[in-house]
Amino acid sequence: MKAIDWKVTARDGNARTGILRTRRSVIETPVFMPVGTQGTVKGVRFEWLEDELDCRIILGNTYHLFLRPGVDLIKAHRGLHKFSTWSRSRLTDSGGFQVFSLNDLRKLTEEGVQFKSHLDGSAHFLSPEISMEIQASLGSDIVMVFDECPPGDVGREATEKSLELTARWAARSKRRFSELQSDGSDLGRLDLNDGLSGAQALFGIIQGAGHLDLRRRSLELTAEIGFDGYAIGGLSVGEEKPIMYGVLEDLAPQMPESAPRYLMGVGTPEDLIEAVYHGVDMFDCVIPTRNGRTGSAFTSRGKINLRNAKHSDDDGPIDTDCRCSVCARYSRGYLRHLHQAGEMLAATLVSHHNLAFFMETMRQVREAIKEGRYGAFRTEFLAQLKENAGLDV
RNA sequence: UCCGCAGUAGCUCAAUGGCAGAGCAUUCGGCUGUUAACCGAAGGGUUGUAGGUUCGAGCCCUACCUGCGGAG
Repeated sequence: MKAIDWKVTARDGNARTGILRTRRSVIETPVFMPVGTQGTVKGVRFEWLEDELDCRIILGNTYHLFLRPGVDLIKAHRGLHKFSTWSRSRLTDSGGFQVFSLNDLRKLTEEGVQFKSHLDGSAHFLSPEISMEIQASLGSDIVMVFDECPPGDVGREATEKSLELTARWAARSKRRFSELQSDGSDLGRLDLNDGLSGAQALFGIIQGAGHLDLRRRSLELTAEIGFDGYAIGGLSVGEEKPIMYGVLEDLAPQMPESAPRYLMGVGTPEDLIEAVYHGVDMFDCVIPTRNGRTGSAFTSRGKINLRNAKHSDDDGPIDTDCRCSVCARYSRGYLRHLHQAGEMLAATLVSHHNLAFFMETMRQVREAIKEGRYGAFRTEFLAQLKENAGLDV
């Protein structure tokens, strides 16, 4: 029996819609998954994610939760779902990306990564096996393999070595993952009778930076091992946009047709539109929440900076086309005041709006694909942003 | 009225007699599998006023102005 089920429901060129069933929720793809690193989507209540935003899946992070509050505490609370009360799907990142962003705090070997905590400098070790064990304790519904994510500019040779290491780690991840599924370690396990196993799902990660042939090699190695879904890692790590779009155009259509394709850590609204066009189904990104906290808001006419003084006497909403509860009630002027005053509500409200914008954009994306007009939708969406670039929106 | 202390960027304060600075605020920019309610940049000065000493004064001297404290 499978841990997840994913079926294509419509196609338009390389773009597709689908229904992803995990043991905890039904998710329409393409989907944007809000990032909830430390067991919370920063500044946003689960009630709002569930009710108004109709969000079916969020992220969590192995690295952060491992360091704080720690696996023992989460075990004592019988897993992250019970601990946090988020009962819909959760995907956990393996910690690979975080550890590698620590730079001088880490040391890499074949076995794994020795690193120092950014919180207190304490020494820790993370390996494919340990990452799988932690993610089992967290009880997440989709587990990511432990990968190496090098910076985009390391050069071909280093990229090749890295993707091969990632492939070996992927095999080790899967081996340990399989053991954990049958020994009771998975604290999120459910007994289901809807055709799903109730176990965790495991996604592999394709690396290879901007080199198309290395990307294909990484895909080959990863697909050979076999996973429930396939992720594209190592993009939006400082490379130029055309490089990312080039990789997506070439790689996404090559990826297994019958499994969800997940572009990790991306991105801006236009990135999502482009990636869907090439056949990507899942996304996550900190942009809506981080930018929300730092005062910038997304609108159908482009990004605005609520910190700008010109908004101070504006009694209109962030986006006149937006139907979210923030736009229904609060003005740009008031939101700017809250932000300037350092009020935490500013972060909460703008994060909420930004997530609403991303979720609504993806809803429109799905609708356009189903109606066979995604090409036109994409053209119009990007033209709208280009037209308004640099203008007051 | 006398004595003392203080007066430097919008605010709070630095600066051996030797290039007048910081933090906050303001304005603007950035943010892509969150080390991020964060990071960066810019604007902003007749150093209370008027004289004096000195090669050179925010700093030393004199007077005045303003504020605070004390005495009467």
